[in-house]
Amino acid sequence: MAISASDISDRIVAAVMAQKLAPGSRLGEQQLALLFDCSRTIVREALTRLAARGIVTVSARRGWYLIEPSQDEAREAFEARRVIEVGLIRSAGRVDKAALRKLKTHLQQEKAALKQDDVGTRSYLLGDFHVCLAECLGNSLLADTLRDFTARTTLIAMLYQSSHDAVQSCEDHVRIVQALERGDTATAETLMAEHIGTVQSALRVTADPDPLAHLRDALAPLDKPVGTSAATSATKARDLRSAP
Amino acid sequence: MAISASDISDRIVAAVMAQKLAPGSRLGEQQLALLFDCSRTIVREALTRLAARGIVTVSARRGWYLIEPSQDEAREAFEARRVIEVGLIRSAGRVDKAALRKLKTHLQQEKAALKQDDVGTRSYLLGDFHVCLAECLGNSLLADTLRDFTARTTLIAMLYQSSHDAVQSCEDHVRIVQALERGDTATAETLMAEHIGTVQSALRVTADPDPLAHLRDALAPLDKPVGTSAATSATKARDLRSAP
DNA sequence: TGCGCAAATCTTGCATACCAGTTGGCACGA
DNA sequence: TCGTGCCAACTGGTATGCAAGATTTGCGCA
Repeated sequence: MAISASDISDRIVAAVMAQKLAPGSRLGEQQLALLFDCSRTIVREALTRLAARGIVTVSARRGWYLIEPSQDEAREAFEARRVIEVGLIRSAGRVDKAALRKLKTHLQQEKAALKQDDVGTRSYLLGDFHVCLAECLGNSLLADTLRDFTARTTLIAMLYQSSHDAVQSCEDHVRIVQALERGDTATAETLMAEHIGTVQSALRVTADPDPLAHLRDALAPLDKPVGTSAATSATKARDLRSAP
Repeated sequence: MAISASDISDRIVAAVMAQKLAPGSRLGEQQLALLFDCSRTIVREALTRLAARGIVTVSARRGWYLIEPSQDEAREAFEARRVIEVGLIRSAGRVDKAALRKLKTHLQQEKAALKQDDVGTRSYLLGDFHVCLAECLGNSLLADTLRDFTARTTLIAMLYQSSHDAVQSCEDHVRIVQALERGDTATAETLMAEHIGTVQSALRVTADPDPLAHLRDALAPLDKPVGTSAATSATKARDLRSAP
């Protein structure tokens, strides 16, 4: 079976939600075409669709990149999610049995991923919960929108080095489902608003817009350098110093 | 200056919002390429993006068409708009001067279009008000989302022969802006919810899911048939009868 | 040793050629 | 006259080729 454009875009979105692709990652047409064994045409279609969904941007004749939201865009994304998810809960009536079962299954998966310390799956599931919830509340249009926004906030969390705790998120989700189960939508609303607020406030807001911050941080000398490193310790600190 | 894909998609969305393109309209690649004097590649990119935004669909090797939302999709679209717009107003603080001025300018334009009986511009502006409002409330991400959803509900209104009154919509808008101006977000919320509810309930909901309903209605014999019609009056009623 | 320029190399932008499926007309046969 | 099957035209699907812009790298010069 040949690969289709939606396969590729789905895989990219999933990778983003699993934090397997960092913001700013380059997504070369030729590279992806090689990887998925198809022509650039198909890859281009996938990337074009992702661009329309606000997941990637294209810089003319330079390449396709995952978005790197500004602080303002980050604020908008979290506000958008809060508006949609809280509003969706508010406008939802009682959640039916089948939906509750689906949500509970999802929570079980989250817990399993947490136990196994499977970072990729864990991140994906924590984000997908919100999409799943929107579906269960009977609005697939908003569910799709929420998928894009969740991918976006996932990238934001990576970009701003979120210090947010996966275990707590999962617990939040459990409480939200519990509230929904007993028909207490008012509490569910509040919990959801707080949950998103928690995730948002876990962002490390850098005061100075230093474009090298990420690189410097990633390449900083380790606390306990291993002796077998290729670089001598003398060269480590100097090369990474910020320009005066 | 050469035409770009975004130009084409923008034009199509604008045409939809102006009710100049009906749901189900065919958008042939070759046709558009000829019209905009560019290659199919560009047109395809535009249509692909619109497909990602849920405005058009493509039927393999048959053609691209504007969506024809089902009743369920219609419900979801209106719910989505209600959730987003009401939630946005709720989460907004005081609206600043510049935004209020922009909104008032928009209202003036609406009134002008109403007076001139400019149906296209009128429809466009009535929809664009909501996009404009989201922008003024400081969330361009939701504004973009809302543009797509508004285009969608516009198509729905056409498809389900909305009997909704443009004058009333404009008055609703005025009242919403007034409430925002005096900082009365609670009232603004309520007004917005009612406004969207009004538009939604103006849809002519056909009880039976008859796929021919639209055609039959559109092709029904006129109340005052003109004598120059090609068909004799004897053939008119029979051919359009529903199958037993 | 540092700087600037230029060529080489990548990368996307766009058009086009060709392929395959769908449709609707037309001719032929019952 | 009606039904059926074939054919041709049309439509999007995909790959590819070429052009042009951006970046990088290496070299020469001060």
